Amino acid sequence: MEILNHMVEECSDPLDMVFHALADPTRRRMLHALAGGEQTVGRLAEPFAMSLAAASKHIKALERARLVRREVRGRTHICRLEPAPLASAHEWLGFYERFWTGRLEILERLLRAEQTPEIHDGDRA
Amino acid sequence: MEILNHMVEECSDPLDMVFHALADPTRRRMLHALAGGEQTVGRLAEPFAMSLAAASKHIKALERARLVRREVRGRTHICRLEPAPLASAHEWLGFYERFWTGRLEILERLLRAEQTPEIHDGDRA
DNA sequence: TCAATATTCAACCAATGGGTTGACTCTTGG
DNA sequence: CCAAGAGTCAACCCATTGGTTGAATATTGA
Repeated sequence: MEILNHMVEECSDPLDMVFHALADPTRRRMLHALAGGEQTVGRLAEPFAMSLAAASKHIKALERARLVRREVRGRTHICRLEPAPLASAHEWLGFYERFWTGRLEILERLLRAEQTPEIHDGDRA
Repeated sequence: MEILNHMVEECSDPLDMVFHALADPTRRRMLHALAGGEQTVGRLAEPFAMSLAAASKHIKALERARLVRREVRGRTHICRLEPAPLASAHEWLGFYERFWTGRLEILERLLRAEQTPEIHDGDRA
């Protein structure tokens, strides 16, 4: 039953895997390549100055993050972009959007003005 | 002079550091806490079942990714959210937005034009 | 002045990551 | 049938990570 525990605990937060996958420039370039359409493992690995085995590990990391799906056809493996986890990550970051769109400062100013008890004249909010 | 090389090369892509920082649930929760306003190191560390030193390391990781700025005031260190790198990450992910919004025609046009001028012969770099 | 507070630092540890190489499996085409 | 092709697997290496503990550094308040 330890095996089950292990399997369950291993799956913690999908965002962990997604952000971890995105933290490597090789893997980001692979995703970008896949944005142009499906690619075999070999062609995905081509642009990189590393062994095929190393590239294969990167692809597996992308699969673990569910960013890539693989279809085995004969002796070639075809990889496709799986966008859902990217959407999750994008959505997670979207929470912080107000911090860089400048709306925050406006909000802060409003809150500060509202908070100050010395101003007791014309501000109703 | 090797030191300089090291320092320069170490700074590779800011997105590496940002996504790596975001790949840890502790650090994501810290950011979320900071979204509610500035926090001292101690208060940031409080919710976590780990030593203060460990939490301090996490905060340092956030600083290295420029996601957090620290102001030392007396003996307390005050941390603030620094949203710019989150915006970069959000923008990077935005490139893939069309994959999950179902608008694939624009995608094809972009990729044919921008990304792959050389698919299978001219690319040796 | 002195003890408590806030935090970092250094050393250490186990686990993970990213890379290598060489052997292995499976498919395919001649 | 058999060699070349596409990929994985396993073992290994070394650097990094995430955590620990104990000591060190400032700062503060009494």
